Amino acid sequence: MTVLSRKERDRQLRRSDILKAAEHLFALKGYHEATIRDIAKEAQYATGTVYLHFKDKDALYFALLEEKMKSLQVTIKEKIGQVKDTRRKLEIFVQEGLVFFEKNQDFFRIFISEGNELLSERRILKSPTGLQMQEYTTSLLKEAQEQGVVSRDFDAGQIAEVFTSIIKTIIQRWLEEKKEKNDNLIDLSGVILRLFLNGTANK
Amino acid sequence: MTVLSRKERDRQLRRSDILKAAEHLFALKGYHEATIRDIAKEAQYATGTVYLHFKDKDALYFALLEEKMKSLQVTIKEKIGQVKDTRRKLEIFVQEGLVFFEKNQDFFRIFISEGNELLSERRILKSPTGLQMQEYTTSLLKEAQEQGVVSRDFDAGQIAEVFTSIIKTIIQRWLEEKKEKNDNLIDLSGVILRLFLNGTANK
DNA sequence: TTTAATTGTGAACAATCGTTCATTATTTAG
DNA sequence: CTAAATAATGAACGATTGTTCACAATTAAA
Repeated sequence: MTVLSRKERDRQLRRSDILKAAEHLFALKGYHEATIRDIAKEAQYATGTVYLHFKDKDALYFALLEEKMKSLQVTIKEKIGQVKDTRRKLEIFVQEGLVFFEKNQDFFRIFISEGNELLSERRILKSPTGLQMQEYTTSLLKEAQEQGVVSRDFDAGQIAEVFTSIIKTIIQRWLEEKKEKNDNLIDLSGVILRLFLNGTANK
Repeated sequence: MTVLSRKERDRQLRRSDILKAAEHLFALKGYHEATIRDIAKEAQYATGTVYLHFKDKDALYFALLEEKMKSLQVTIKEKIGQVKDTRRKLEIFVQEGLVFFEKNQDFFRIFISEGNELLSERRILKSPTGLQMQEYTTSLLKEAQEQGVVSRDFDAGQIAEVFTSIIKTIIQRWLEEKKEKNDNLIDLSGVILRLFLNGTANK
């Protein structure tokens, strides 16, 4: 039993080596220009070893996407669950997003290129967790509308997408200018909340 | 003279045939999955003919990007130039953007996938016109800050990116839900301006 | 009409990629 | 320690791509 468990543990270790290398290379070069050979080499395995853990390149990409998204989702839902105030919930949403992406900058690059670029036939199957997050954000904003924090004039789904796109934009800009300034990303949560809450407030 | 001019005119016609096919296929499949063979076939030429007009695939892609961006830029600058009121300028900025992308939906898909996806080494040379547009938007917002329309608390460049990202997000959502609803895109300019101007107003 | 120049064509080339699989190395069981 | 099972390897395969170029067709010049 303890033997089998070590085997399985080793296996997960190799799997996560490969995922880590994939994250780095997909972020650096994009899906198409990152090759399985690259990824295997960076993870210090032979090409074929990748296929012992993932069915094909797509499966590797989606596994990466799903696992990271899941971890973001779990964190956010957990922290928000401990709180009642709607405005505070939105605050936590932003802050936890910033903290997560400051720690996962490679993944952020993959994350923002999702939804765009590859609307090609292949990528019709969107990330399930990504869709869940979108629904969750929408539900948060519906709640905010009921509480009078956000105006009912807006479509909740529409506002949800604007909300996340503001967050993404601010992060992206921070990443590009990080060299010059050395602010913490978390310090930008105030700007984001002000922009969004004033923008969506009742007139 | 008249002969040479007809020759040149024919040549431009073929060039724009190819650009049109490229626009369609890059939008549909993305840069990597759209092949020169595809593009040539859709434009009803042989593969090699594409190379009589464009040095390589990259040059074709950038020519497309530059020509469309240029036309958007010219339209916007011209319309805004006829006006003094700052708030009205921002209104025109949004409205002309919506009109342009409603007419150029294929190009919009290419446009939004720029900046993201392909940060790979290859695409370090961003579209010059794209950068000009970014600078122009920033200058508009600096003016808005001087006029007291937008709070001076914000960094103009940061706000400029948020502004365009809100516009992009609203357009993207409209494209996805166009089947069900049949609003005109232009009708959404009010929502965008309200979100942005309230969001960035003085406290 | 005949010849020269230009333009269009698509088969062929070279490079690269995802994926497989025969072989080798390693681990487990007896 | 030996044999069976499992895992890792990387060369090889087939498919696809961007690009070229020898040839054909078309147009211009004489």
